[in-house]
Amino acid sequence: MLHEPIRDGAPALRPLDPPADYALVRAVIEFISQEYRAQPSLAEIARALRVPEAELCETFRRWSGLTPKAFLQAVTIDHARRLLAEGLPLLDAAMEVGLSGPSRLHDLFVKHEAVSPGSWKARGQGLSFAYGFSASPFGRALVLWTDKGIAGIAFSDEAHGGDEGALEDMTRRWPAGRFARDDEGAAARAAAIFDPAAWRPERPLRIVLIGTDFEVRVWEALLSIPTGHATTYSALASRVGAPKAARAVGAAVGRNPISFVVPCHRVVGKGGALTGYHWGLTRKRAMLGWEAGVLARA
DNA sequence: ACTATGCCCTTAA
DNA sequence: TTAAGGGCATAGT
Repeated sequence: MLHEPIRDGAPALRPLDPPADYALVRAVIEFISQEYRAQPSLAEIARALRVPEAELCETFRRWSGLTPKAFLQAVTIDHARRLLAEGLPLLDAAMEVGLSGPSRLHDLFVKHEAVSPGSWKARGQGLSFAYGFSASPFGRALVLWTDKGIAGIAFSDEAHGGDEGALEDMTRRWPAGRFARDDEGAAARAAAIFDPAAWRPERPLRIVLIGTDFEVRVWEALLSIPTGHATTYSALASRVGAPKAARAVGAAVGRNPISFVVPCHRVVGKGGALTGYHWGLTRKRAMLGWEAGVLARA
């Protein structure tokens, strides 16, 4: 069974602490990825990471709404294979929500527009961006936007140059743009993006897609994959009318500037394996597991 | 000359 | 039987 009995009458949960919670989640995912041959039990994971087992469970539950076991099951290759074959969401529990209609209620609703080829060719000439940093369920995030909507999301990791690295990753895409910092604006936008309770069809998130024609077509196709579902690079290629261009699609997916909102984490290899992610495979796994939790709570 | 692919083929447990 | 790894066709930047 996928859902474990979840504690009844549990003591009050600590207040949400995304940075600390994600740090532990990330450590667990990394540990599992390395030690999966040994099939470590929950107790063994807790011991290896020197965290009390109860705290491990509580953190996962607070962060994703799932037990660690359910979370980890949701991101195995077997599970991915099955959802690919049947077009199912990542978690059995989500099935009763249905494959159409109601399940869309739990999507992050997005309205997008593409920037004119002129602005694109000018490498951002004439565009002014605001940006800022904020906590997110997947670590410290950089949000970047124009007056038309969100233009980029990046993640700040020690390993990749921290805040500077994240900002550089965005600015180098539009070297001729103007950039001004606004952390408050970023926090407000991050709240709308990363809190499922704030996802409302009547209040869609506005985003701008700045890229080549092919890239924009691929990114638009990504937007039609519902929360908790997944597709493959080759299926995506057929979808944009270039059935043999799986690899080029992979490259285009990899250049998506608005990670998470444009759900490039919902694309896996044909065999169900997580093949790559600009912001690290661990984060991709975390996003897929977290989304399984969003559906399970629906 | 780069890819966040996919397929087919070995080889080693 | 499976996992891992090399070779190669492929298409867009």
